[in-house]
Amino acid sequence: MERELREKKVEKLRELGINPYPHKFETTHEIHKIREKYERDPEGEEVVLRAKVKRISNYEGKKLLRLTDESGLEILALTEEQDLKPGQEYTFKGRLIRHEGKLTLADAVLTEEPPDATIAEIKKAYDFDPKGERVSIAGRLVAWRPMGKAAFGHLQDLLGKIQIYLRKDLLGEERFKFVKEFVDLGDVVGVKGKLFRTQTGELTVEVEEIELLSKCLHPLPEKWHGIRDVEVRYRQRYLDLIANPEARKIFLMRSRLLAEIRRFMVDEGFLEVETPVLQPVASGANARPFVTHHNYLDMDLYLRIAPELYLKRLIVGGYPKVFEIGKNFRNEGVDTTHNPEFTMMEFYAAYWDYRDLMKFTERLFQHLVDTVLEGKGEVEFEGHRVNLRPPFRVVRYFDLLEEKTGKGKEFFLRAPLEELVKLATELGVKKPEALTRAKLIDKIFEKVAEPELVQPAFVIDFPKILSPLAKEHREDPDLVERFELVVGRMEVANAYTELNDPKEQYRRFLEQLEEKRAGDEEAMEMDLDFIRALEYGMPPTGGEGIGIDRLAMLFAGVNSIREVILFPAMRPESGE
RNA sequence: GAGCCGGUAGCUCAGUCGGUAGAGCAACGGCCUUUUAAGCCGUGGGUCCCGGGUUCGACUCCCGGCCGGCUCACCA
Repeated sequence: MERELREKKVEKLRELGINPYPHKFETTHEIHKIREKYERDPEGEEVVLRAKVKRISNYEGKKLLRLTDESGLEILALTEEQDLKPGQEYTFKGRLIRHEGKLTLADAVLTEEPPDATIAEIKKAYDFDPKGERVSIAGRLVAWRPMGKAAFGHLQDLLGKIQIYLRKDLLGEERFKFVKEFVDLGDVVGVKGKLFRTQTGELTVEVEEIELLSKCLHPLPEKWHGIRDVEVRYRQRYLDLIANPEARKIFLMRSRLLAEIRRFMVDEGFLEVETPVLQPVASGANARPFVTHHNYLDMDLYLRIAPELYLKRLIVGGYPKVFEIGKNFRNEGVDTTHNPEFTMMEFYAAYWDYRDLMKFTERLFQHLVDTVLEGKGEVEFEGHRVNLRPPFRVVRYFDLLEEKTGKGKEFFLRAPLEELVKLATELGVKKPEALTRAKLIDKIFEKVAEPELVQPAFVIDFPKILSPLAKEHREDPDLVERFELVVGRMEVANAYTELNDPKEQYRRFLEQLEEKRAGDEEAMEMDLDFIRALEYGMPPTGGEGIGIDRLAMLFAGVNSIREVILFPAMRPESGE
């Protein structure tokens, strides 16, 4: 087995007095920094180019071509043209971009137009001569092409990949042999040498010194297909990150998303705070909690289902604008849009109402589009082009319900329960007779309205019975001043003008207890200390929660929450 | 929790009608000093997810289980 062979190499290195896991390697550059220094982004410049096709391979449903000129210089091309043959010359028209660091003619099509560029000219304009600069870099060896007395490979770090070139005469007999004998694909290595460009024009380190930094005892996943098995990708995310550039990209984007949200909030004068994850009362949302136990205090605690009630205590305490980004835990099903622990941002602003929150949310989205998506406001989500650029559609909850069912607010709030059950049954809601009125309305809404909400939409003015923490609507006592932002059929944000009347809040909690008795396991719990806090006076306040995982799904254009959570919840592996 | 689909070499995948398993990459040996899905010659590698059953014989058919994916239910 490969593993034993590699373990033997480690032992042998130790016998030779070489540490296979050294403590330190001094680097001068991250790999992408070198590329940035000697490569310019062609930004999609259109060119017409005549060149010979050297090789054709398949890439994500398209053809990836290596194009070459007489001198051997190369660039890549991505095309959907079918009848190309290696060795033939063609004239292509396309947009110049960088694809994994290499100059690439994207969307290349065959054309009759006269060429307006040569590979040499393009290279000269965008790929610069590094003039033998000395660098010291480290990374994982992800490709290895030994050729007798020389060898090529690629070193990869988080953001970049660079070719290395080893020559026996330059490296010396002994060290060349060492590499051949002890360095394997997958190892982490450090190299020192001079930068140059090969005949094809690829930026390359001509290696003068090479050091093994960490041995990889397992063979790497296959270089062309990466790792496809989703189970392995989630359980061994490190392999996914090593082998699949797409996965690296998604989590870099998520990290950027979080950073930009924080930046925006702080720039808007919000204070980042942390409230308890372990809570004696699980409230602030409709969900079943995880229970844990504190040994010293000898008491059960809940993992929070929401930070809401604590954040509002801070508004009472005099912090006018607070936000918290953190994990919530809900003891419920696992599927493509639900993970038992998930990341939320909640924020509260004194003297705001839900209208202010809507405007603010639009500005936040605009900021995220400008930064994370670099101005590209459209994303592909579940086969739809979703435009994340504000302003967003605004639609009233009961207007949407009426449009879809023909029944108005009066029906839903005051018709005999049997009639709602009947409607719910017609719409295919399961076990409607077991549901309370509030749950029935909620289900019917989800059934008829949410499937329509692909483009971003604020659904506003929810029924009061669905919103125990929201303030009564100033124009209609049946409603509350609340909105949900729905995008791609997912609830992405939920916000309201906060209820700050302690007596009213107490009554609403009692109603929740009533709901709980009626069989709704997710109804909220009474939090008496929160009531006491409100009794000291909470200013009029707007509060909002944004689901970060779902936002990341949208921005990444993936339809599974597990694609945007590094280590999603999984059952343990059997047999381990 | 229910239904459907899947689990074969380190990875990506074939495997016909039930006759004890193949390819590419990776690995190993050899050749090769500008290659890049390098190339050429050769070699090794399997708990066919696990446990039963049917059968002369099971990767294949049947039953049970484990893990995963999708759909539904629940939820954000």
